Amino acid sequence: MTVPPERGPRERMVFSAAQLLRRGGVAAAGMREVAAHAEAPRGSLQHYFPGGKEQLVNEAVGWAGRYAARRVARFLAALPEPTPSGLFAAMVRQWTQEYEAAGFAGGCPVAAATVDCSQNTESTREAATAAFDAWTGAVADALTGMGVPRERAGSLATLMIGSLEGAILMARARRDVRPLTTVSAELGPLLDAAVESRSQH
Amino acid sequence: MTVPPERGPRERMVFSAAQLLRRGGVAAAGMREVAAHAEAPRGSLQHYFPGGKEQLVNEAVGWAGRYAARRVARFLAALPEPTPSGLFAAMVRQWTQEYEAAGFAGGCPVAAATVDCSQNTESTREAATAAFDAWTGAVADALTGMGVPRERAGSLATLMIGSLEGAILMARARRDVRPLTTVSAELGPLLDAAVESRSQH
DNA sequence: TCGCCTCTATGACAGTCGTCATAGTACGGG
DNA sequence: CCCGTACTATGACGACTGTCATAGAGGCGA
Repeated sequence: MTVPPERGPRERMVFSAAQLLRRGGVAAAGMREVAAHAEAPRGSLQHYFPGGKEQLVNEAVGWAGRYAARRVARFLAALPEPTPSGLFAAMVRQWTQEYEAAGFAGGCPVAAATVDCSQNTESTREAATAAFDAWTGAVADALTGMGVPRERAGSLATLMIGSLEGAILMARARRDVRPLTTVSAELGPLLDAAVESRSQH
Repeated sequence: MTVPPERGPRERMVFSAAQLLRRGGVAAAGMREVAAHAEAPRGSLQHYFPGGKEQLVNEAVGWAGRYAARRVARFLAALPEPTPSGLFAAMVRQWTQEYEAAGFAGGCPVAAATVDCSQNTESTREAATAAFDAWTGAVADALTGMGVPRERAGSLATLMIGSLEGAILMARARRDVRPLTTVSAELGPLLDAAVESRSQH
């Protein structure tokens, strides 16, 4: 969410759109501003995104979903011993670290797109569902890999991402990471209790 | 959230602003549109809200916070026997019922204001924190009344509202109430386990 | 050299936004 | 009757927005 890749102008614009989405919603992600933030020529917008702002926002949302799913895999790989609470703590920690290091400027771009467009712009709503699905799918896969029964894993993934999104909102409003640490601490035991310990049978 | 009070035009405009905020964020809550939705004269806007749109949005957010807190008290009073899981289920059910009856048009106005303004407009950010505080305070009070230890009640209230907000986002994106019912079902046992049963000591 | 394709540059258009200035109505007390 | 106060009406202004039309670079193959 922080490192701009050294790719071409098109990817830079998608990335910048996501970043501006995070800050102030779709209204704050103006086309001219996206181009400026990406240090990309304004004239390229209509070339790379003939679908206009709608396409740009949708791609930004899709990118964010894939990014989140990728992060889950990385967190999983970095855990000394994989537990659900450990994974959730890592997901939460990413946000607390950003907020403590760089301030509470940004939220989740998928949430922003959902809030601003889910009623008026069908395609953006679909992009948001796809992003959420990719994210929850990655978390659910990680949970099943830890021994959580398959039907339960999906529910817990929804719970994890839901409470994370809500905590992000409250943390940003209060300029305080405590909502994030709170949900992590409260949810930890519940998550770990869902793994079927083979010693139990 | 659904019944417009028969009050004066000023209150109607605040109410309408909240309702439009719910649908498409602050950008969708234009001044002219608020007046039209409230069936209030456009000329009254600058009279009742000399602080401009910022004031209008802030009052809408404050109204939403007080409304949410009031609802918690009502849910509590309507429970046959008050349990944390029962309260949470009632809070969630309000949203599932709205979505099943009226479609997924609206989200939480406080979330919308947070997403769109928390960086640029300090006063709106403060209004959002106040709304969240009022809401979590009401929930925490209800929990302590059920026998949840005081320091735990605040944390659980944050968890409840956080996961509710996140589930609202996902439900709206997917046009499916399942995220809401899922978090309610998954969180129920955890919540009820937090009441200090006096038979346990 | 020519033609072609990818990409960029720039100005203009129509629309919407929040805000303001100004004038007008309604009404209640003096 | 008159004046002040509360509220409404309306048009205009400037600052945006997303989109488009048009034209210009730059490279690459033939």
